[in-house]
Amino acid sequence: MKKSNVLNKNKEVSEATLRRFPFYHHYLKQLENEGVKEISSAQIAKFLGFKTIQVRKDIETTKIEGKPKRGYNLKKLISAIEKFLGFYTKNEAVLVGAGHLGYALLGYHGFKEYGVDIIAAFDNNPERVDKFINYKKVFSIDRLEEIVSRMQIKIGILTVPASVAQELADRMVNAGIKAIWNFAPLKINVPSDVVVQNENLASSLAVLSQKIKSLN
Amino acid sequence: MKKSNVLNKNKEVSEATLRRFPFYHHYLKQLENEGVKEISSAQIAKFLGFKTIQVRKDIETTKIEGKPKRGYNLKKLISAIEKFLGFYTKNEAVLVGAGHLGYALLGYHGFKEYGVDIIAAFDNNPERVDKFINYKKVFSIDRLEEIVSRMQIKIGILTVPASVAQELADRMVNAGIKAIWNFAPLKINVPSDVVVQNENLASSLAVLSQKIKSLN
DNA sequence: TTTTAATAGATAAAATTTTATCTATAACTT
DNA sequence: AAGTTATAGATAAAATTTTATCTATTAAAA
Repeated sequence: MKKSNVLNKNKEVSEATLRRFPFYHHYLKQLENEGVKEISSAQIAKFLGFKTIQVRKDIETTKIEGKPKRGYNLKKLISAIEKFLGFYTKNEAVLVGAGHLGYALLGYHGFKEYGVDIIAAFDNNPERVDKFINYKKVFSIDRLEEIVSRMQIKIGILTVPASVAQELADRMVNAGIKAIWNFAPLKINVPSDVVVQNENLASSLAVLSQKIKSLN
Repeated sequence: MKKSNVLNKNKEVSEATLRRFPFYHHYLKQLENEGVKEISSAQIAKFLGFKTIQVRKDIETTKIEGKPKRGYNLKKLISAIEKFLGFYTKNEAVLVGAGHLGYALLGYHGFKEYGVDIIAAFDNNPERVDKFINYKKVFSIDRLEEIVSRMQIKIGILTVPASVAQELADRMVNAGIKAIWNFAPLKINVPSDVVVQNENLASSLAVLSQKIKSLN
């Protein structure tokens, strides 16, 4: 399933590991501000509540080296993580569905440093069209194909109701989108050369809700 | 780590499985509207893009039984999932940090059916205080402890900047909160009897961003 | 200078999760 | 009524992820 293809000479990194990197990154940047120069896996683990071995394993994937008794060079570690997370690759994205959640995402600062820059939004609600949200223009959904293909946007963020998610995913794909961040609570079908990342708040809530049950 | 304690006689269900249930649920409800009476794991898998075995294994955890050649009774399956996800347990929650993301979550319909009902929000920004967002009042953060403890709220949704996340988590815990849904990009430290569910949009973006790299 | 402690890195084991295979059975077809 | 097929359920295997243990090395302490 997650087999690396022939082109990937780098060993595939697990999604779980990937998801921990932003936590490391955030903490390390904080330390950098405090003037710290070196950091050990033990300290990171202690602060973030992970196991030291796990932190060490994760760091191993970045291929940077540490020193016994000292740990890792902070700057090197940060830039290794940033490189890994694609901070330096610029990716422009469009957002489809400027409702509550879309609005929140448009206002979210911090995607840009992950290499993703939302340059425009689309919606079918005339009250939203032609307005600006956080300096980003909301276009009519009619212009999706035109703008996406003309600007050669490869990433689409899908924050529409489930009922129209597949339809809009199809339109995105036809316009040339190659990666979809899907917030609708269903799996969308796309060609195999398009990647989809599902983000399901309901799923998270399900997990929380389950955890709560065990408290009673 | 995820060992079941002595009280849990039910076999622990993995988080991955749990996260798939809302997808199943959404699809099954759709089928129910269409008048479908029975559904097989193969059909579910095909529609959602999972493997049939996985779907069957997941359904197995709900302990409901299917019939060879027919599949599962749709209504029974839906209610088993709903019971499992805690749809019938009422949990009241407060949201701390009524910024962009908090605003979006306050406007999100669909938490309620997962048993979680946001009854109030808190913020330190005077411009937001005493306003209503989606019929939910935003209180001054000063009143957090008073209201949470008086109303015996057990769930807190944390949508504040990272810099104040720990502080507010502490305040929540002191006021009696037992479960925190944390949207700040760092791990928060809480006593062992409090559960934390981290939701890190940056992490998701990291995953997407990594997937995109493999496209080039 | 020698000893000690902390820690990275390597290797191995354990746990978990996913996927495959096999078996029995219910319902459909002929 | 007999044969066939789809599918659940059970068992087993494979893959992945996490955790543990061991070894070597660096730097600090004595």
